[in-house]
Amino acid sequence: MPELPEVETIRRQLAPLVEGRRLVDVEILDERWSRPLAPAELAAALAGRRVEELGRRGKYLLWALEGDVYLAQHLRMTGALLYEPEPEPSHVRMRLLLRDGAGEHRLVVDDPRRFGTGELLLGTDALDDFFAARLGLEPLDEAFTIEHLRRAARGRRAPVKAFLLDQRRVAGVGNIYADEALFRAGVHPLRPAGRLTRGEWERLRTGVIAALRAGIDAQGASIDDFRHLDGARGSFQEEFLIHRRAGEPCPRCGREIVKMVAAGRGTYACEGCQRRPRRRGGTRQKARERVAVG
DNA sequence: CGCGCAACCTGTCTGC
DNA sequence: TGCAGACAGGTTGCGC
Repeated sequence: MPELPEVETIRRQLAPLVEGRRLVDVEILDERWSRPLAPAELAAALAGRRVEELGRRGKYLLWALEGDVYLAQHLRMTGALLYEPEPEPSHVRMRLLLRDGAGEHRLVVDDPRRFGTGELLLGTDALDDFFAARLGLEPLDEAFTIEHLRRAARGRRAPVKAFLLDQRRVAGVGNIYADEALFRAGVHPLRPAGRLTRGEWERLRTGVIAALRAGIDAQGASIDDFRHLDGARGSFQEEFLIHRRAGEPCPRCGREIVKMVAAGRGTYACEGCQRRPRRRGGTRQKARERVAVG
């Protein structure tokens, strides 16, 4: 569920409510959430510490706690963070009690599908290693350049949509924003990543940034599960240009939007504005087809 | 190493 | 109405 704009929305809402406060109690109610640590182990490592900063890397929410201790939290598909929910939601996996001079406040992780996780990282070296192994460039950083994209995609035959979804290439883009960015760029999701021209990478870079910014401005997309801290919905789903709009006219050319599968995910495109790749290239592929026919 | 796909879970919706 | 099957914003691990 939550991609970069959704996690950033949560971070912006939550940071002023947790920074400077102390985690006086930590309850972890699902051993999947804390794995490989036992719930009690992770809870003990966090409890009693002051929250210094709430950050974000890709789709991770990063809690920086006093004593050089970090929690890298991921909401995966159906995780939601809720501040003092009334009543408590039905799938609570973690509960935090935060205290400052004025009083105590409750923060809860609700997650029906149980994919969400919280990883304990001790020290900045462990932190850097963790993200270096998982995440590529932040698309909203200045370092997110055409040159970086072209280099990372060189020789890749997988569809450009798979490239955008690979967190080690670009951090934070998920299924919604990949579709939106590709449409904005006029690039078909099934085009092999290594085949894009420099001009297409230029448009795709711009499209990724624009789609993510629009998502943040709308405070995220709530198709189904995503909720703000207070349970409110984001509104970006109302501004989707292409995602989940199969059968509707393309906002640019009017042709009917189609749904397909790319990178194993439901994918939406306008095949008038986004030119489908012709078959597949490569002599090896052709040879295999000849054998199959012959 | 690159790539595609199953698996991890639960809930919801669709079609028969 | 009931039920099987498909599908869902993500990531990881396996086999080729």
